[in-house]
Amino acid sequence: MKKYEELKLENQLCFPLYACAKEIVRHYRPFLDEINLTYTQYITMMVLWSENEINVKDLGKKLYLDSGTLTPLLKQLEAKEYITRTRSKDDERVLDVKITEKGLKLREKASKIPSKMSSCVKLTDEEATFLYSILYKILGTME
Amino acid sequence: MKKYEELKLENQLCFPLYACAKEIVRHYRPFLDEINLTYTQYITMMVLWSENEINVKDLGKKLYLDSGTLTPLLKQLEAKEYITRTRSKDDERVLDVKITEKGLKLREKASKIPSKMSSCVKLTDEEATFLYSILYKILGTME
DNA sequence: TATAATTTAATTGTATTCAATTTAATTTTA
DNA sequence: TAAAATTAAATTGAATACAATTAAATTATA
Repeated sequence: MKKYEELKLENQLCFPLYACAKEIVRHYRPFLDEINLTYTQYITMMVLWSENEINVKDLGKKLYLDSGTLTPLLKQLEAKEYITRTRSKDDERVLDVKITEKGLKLREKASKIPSKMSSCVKLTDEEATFLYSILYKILGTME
Repeated sequence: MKKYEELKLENQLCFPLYACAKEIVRHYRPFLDEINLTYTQYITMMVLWSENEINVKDLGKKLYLDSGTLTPLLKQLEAKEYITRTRSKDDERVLDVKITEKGLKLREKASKIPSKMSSCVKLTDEEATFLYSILYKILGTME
């Protein structure tokens, strides 16, 4: 076998994954700008639109982010009045994040984004399904 | 159809892509620490191990990075003496990046990384091939 | 050829990301 | 129960990333 073949960019799996993720997030930007959210704020709001309330630890597990990323991000969302941050009564270490009325209203505007984005990434249903399952397989086996 | 279904985290394709890329890059870290490179520096060196010489614009196209990211990164690699940065004689706007002897030697150490990483992401050959092709399809259609 | 337009990197500013450490609260255990 | 260990979030510090702007060089065009 040729030497160093595995060190070539075109033989990497991680690189297109990394580039793809970045490119897609970049394509979200103009749509997210319209509702004045960054991508990370957007996926955080997604969780809250589904759950209404969650603590920082569980949120971090869902989003694969730690408190170093989430703390400043949640403070920004609090400043925009989309969420509240309160210490849990049961356990003062835990910070509960709750969605506000204003945060719930934002979903209305955000609801136009997924269809706008899907026109930008063109995959067949089969491809999308396969990609989805394989990505979660990787995430699952990498814990 | 249920309302807001498309806004749920579990119905996103971008999110697992984004999370997967981050997790894999995070898993590279201990291996890259051993040769004192960050992931972005690593993929930059990959290009230079193959090409020996490339200008910033072409490098940016290959890596999907702009000069705002590359300029400081290349200065760091220059400080480590893995590359040289010189203005092109033909066109002073262009900055040529060349690998040094020391940069070439680094490849020896780096050559152990791909096999270490592959044990960390367990996919069948078919899955890997399909994933690879689909990611490049996305990258290609999103220009 | 002089001016306008374009191109290439660099710079600036904001946000992201994570490792490592710190602080405070809670739980375990000796 | 007092001390030790653990846990959760915050903080710190370094690197990443990109949009927008700037500066300098080159090319196009009037």
